[in-house]
Amino acid sequence: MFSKACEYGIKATLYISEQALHSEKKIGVKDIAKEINSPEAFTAKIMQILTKKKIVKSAKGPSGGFFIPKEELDKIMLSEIVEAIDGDHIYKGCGLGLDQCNADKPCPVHDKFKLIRDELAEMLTKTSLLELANGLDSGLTFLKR
Amino acid sequence: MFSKACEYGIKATLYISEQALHSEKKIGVKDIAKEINSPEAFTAKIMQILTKKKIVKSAKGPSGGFFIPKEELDKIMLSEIVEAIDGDHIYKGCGLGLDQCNADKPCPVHDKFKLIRDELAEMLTKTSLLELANGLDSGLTFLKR
DNA sequence: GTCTTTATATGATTTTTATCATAAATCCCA
DNA sequence: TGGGATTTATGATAAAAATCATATAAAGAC
Repeated sequence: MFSKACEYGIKATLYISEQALHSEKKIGVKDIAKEINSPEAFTAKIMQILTKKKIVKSAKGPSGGFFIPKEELDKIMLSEIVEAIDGDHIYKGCGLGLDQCNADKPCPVHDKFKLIRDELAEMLTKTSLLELANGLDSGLTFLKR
Repeated sequence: MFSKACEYGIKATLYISEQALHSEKKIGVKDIAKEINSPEAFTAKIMQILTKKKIVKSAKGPSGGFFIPKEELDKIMLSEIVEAIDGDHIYKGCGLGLDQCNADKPCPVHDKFKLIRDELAEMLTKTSLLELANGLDSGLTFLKR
């Protein structure tokens, strides 16, 4: 469904979000990689994308790291992360990979896929980091294993 | 969503299905590749998977090729093709790529994804080749461009 | 039976994605 | 003001997916 990079990106962001609930401390990429079971250097690269897209903030130097202000958690939606890393292909792309596929000249599965993609899009645009971070924090959901 | 191989596989099968509506003639891989805009050799490889999985039948020699008996078109579901080529990962895999992710120990997006994956699964298991071939045949849907 | 046509099988190449490694820049603190 | 810590930036490597190429086998036509 998503690329590996996107999966890691979501997990990393969620881990940062959960931490933001409790403290202002910034989180290093080493911590993140450990907590979400991801290769460290690759994770660093993904974090760069996310900071460039202004989804997470970063600070250099000692006690630096990545963070998201607590007040923003309910305003950042899952869709932003997905689009930042994987683009809008999932929403807009044709299920059979046709370049042009729309209601006018649809592929055989266009209508059926549209229903599902729209639903996916809605889910992603309506799910906030806060909501998911709360689930993690309450021990109901998990980021590894 | 699907791999390239799977996209080609679906398109190829649909093209064969549409032809089956009209004639008993077998269809060569060259024809298929032309009609669905796919690389010929790669298409051949995919067709082998589909024949091995008994989704399409094949015949060697002159006027040989691939075909599906007309009577079977309404019994073959899209899901069979997807599973043959991409496996059941789309249905069963975790949205965040966790090895173990289930109701007991769910990832943060488990529930939300389950709804969508289940819907996708239902759509695929209920859509027959016949239905899609009819759409193609009536000129309502297209396999290229 | 030989020749042509077509699928089958297999392996090589290319491209993309994922991962790793290193150098540069920035910041904090002493 | 300099040095260590840490992000940032960039490029190299590895792995996987997609594509290409070639050789083999089977079937029908003559």
